[in-house]
Amino acid sequence: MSSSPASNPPAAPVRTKRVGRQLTPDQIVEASLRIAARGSADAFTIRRLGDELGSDPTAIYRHFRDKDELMLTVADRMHGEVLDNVPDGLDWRDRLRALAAAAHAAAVKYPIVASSTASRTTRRVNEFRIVELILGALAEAGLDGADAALYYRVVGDSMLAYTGQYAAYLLVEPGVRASDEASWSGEYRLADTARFPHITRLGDELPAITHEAIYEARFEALIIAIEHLAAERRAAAGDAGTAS
Amino acid sequence: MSSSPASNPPAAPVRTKRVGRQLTPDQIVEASLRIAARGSADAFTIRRLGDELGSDPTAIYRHFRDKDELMLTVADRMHGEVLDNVPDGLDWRDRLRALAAAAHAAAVKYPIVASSTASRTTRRVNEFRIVELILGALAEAGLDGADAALYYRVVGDSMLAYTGQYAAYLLVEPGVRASDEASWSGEYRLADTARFPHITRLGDELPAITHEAIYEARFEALIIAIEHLAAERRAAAGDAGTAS
DNA sequence: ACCTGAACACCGTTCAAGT
DNA sequence: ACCTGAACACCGTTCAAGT
Repeated sequence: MSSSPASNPPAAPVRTKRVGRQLTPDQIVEASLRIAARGSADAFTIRRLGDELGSDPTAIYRHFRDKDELMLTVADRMHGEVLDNVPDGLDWRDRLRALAAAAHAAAVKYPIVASSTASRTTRRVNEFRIVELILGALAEAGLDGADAALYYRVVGDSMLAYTGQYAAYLLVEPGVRASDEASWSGEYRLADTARFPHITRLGDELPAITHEAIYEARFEALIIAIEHLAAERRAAAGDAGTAS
Repeated sequence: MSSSPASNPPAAPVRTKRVGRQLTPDQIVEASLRIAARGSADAFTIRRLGDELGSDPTAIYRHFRDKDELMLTVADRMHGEVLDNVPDGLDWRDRLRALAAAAHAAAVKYPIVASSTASRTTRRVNEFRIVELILGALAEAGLDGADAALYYRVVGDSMLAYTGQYAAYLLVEPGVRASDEASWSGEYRLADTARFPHITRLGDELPAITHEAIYEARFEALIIAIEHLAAERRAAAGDAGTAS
């Protein structure tokens, strides 16, 4: 952005020589997201981040304590994108499904971020918003108190685990991933029939399962479990009502 | 093992000078498991493995293509320990529960192994045995064909994701882990009441949830989903039987 | 107040040289 | 046939020096 020298806020010392070299935390986070979006093509390193910013790599340490703190801040921005993609006005089931779909999309877009924060708590604002969203869905489903707290952790941790696992898979070397991918139609198809009768019997079905189907079934299992517990609690409350 | 020079298999050139310095793949795997069992206290590096073996670190490359291949072999040994801890004679539910408990224990014992293979396929014998075990349980539950194949992946991948997530958590620096751990009784307790009413309402319940309870509830959700699908299939088969 | 760049203490892996 | 050790191409991070 070039502007005429005297048209800026009064008394602000303008040093055009430095324009573009002054870093802000936002610039660092945005450069991080750009690198992260390159996936396995580009390793996420402090040196690469320096390149991306056109500055010395160690300048980043003037704005973030270490790489871990940077990554948690980057993760919070990713969580913001996730929330932007969850529409309003859905019932609790579709709200959780939309959240799961958005989290999955974000993990595919920024695999290094999803992978390296899957076991962590960011304790930042968008994580609070996601917790609140899940707790709201669980309340609507009919869970409260310790049930709601436990199932928040079940849903939240599972979403992190599933997306983190897939993100890490997207980051393994293409050659290695290809041979992992081929195992169901390769090694497993050649399994000894006598020793592994079930594997043999499902030789056609196992290679046909897609990641999308697995992710959906895993998440639907959580929804079924929530419905199951809510029904149990309703039944218990109904009995109590009848008994009193 | 020292022995008198001439008492060994005939014509085998015995070089006592080299005893203890000749590496075998098994020795390398066992040294790897010892290092892995030290958890976050000791980083799992090729150099440390060399120390543990009393040899030059690069000698390992005479027996394993790279660190990845070594880690997959080590993971297979871990899977063997998991299987050793699954008793015979259980029904499908308790067999899956025992597998989940054994996998969890192994992840706690060897966190770096569970963490670094959570997105991978070892394609080795003990993985085959675990797949066979899960498929057997699903068959007993009443799932077959594409259902069994899908739910194998749901159960297997989920077990890897859950144990890998927790293992990675055990490996984060103790100071960082402590502050993550304290978040529910710290930052989350201070959340703005107006903006985060659900979080505020569950301020007492959220910090009380234990990792064990979460792991159990996640796994029970899978069992419920299996029962649910099996019941659906039985109902459909019953209807078809009635209709024909 | 912020950026730079040399430097430190690490990594996994390769390769020529030993035995 | 296997092991050694120097070396390469990396890491995250610190710190004295610049502006």
